[in-house]
Amino acid sequence: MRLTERKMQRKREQILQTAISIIKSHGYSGATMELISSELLMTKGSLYYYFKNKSDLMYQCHNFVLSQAIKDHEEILAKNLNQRQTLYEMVCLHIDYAVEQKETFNLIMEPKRFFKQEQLEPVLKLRKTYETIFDQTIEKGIKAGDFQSDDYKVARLFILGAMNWIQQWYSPEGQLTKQELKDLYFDYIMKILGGKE
Amino acid sequence: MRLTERKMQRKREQILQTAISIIKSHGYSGATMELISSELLMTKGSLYYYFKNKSDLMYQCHNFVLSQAIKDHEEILAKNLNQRQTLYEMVCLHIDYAVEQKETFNLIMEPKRFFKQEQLEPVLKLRKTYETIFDQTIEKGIKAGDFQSDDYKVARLFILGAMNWIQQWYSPEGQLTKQELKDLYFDYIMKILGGKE
DNA sequence: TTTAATTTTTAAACTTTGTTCAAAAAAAGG
DNA sequence: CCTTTTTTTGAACAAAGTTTAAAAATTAAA
Repeated sequence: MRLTERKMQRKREQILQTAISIIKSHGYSGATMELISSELLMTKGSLYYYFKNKSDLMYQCHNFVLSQAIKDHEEILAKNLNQRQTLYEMVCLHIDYAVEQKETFNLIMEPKRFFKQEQLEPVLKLRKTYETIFDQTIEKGIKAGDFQSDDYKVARLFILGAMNWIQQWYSPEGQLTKQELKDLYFDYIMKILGGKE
Repeated sequence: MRLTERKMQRKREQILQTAISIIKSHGYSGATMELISSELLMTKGSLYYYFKNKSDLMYQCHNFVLSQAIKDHEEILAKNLNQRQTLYEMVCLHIDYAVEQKETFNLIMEPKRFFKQEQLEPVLKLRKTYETIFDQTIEKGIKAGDFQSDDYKVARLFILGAMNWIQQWYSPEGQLTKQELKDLYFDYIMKILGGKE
């Protein structure tokens, strides 16, 4: 009886992984239920046994990636570096996600209209968690004298926005390597947060 | 013979305006051909007489708003203010567009997949024009000693990204007035561009 | 003004994609 | 081996974009 539940769970994750990879390769609108299911050697109708609808499946993908990102950030925090170093690693990690998982990491285009209420709430909550990790690091840094800022929450919005936008223009084939990008962006962030050089 | 062409043009603009307003009120995916046409007291089939397809119509909306924004920026340039003042007005204008015209101003979610090649190219060109206006102002400011920056094009990407992201979170009902938002953001921008206080 | 040509609109059919559902197939339990 | 439960299927349906042949409206010509 408990086994069934676990099996269900595993199947869900398997579908999720496939969906994520298809969103990655075919983009959001190219990821049809048909395509996802055929990749898993099933018919599209079957997907509805595991997920309520497409919006639910997409939400779970977003949720999965965002949760993973939060875990990764927590690993950084666990290293107990100074706040400047911590923030640097967080910035690098965020940029990695924004570039590598861009379709699922930031599901932006009118999320309020796209997600149904029951999905929107947990998404916003998860985002809040994510943002809070940044806020706390910045706040600690201010207390430790590493950074200085009034209105640091607006500064955080500014900074995250700048980083999220990267996915709109960055191409690995371009002039800028990812490492250069990270370092330049971190420099700007330090200027905003008044960090000493 | 020339009159017909002009009439066509007027009709196209009329449809465009209606489409823009419906995208504004119903969001991108809520703006169905049916809804747009019924607002104009015609059937959806008729829209295809004026626009090749929905993607074309959406592209024209984006184009229209973006072109208007460019004109507005050019008016600012024509005032011949110093570069710091110019940039301040440009930032204010950009934020206004990002907040008021958010659906059509930044049509972001996978534009490369959404627009067909023949539309993508002019969009990218128009965006380039828009970005160039910022670049030129920054460049002039550097020469005039108002700003300082190596890699100012990356700085511009950072700055525009931060501003574009505003549409994802800003609400007029929130704590921050639009004016406070503009001033805070301009402060951050000045820090990035090493502008003197 | 009547007729012919052209432009514009329509309504219906068709396509694609998401969704539902009853029935079949497969798996699990006794 | 039979019964029950779980899973999958395939067909039907719904919504939205798109096409098209024909009708309606407009314009031009005689």
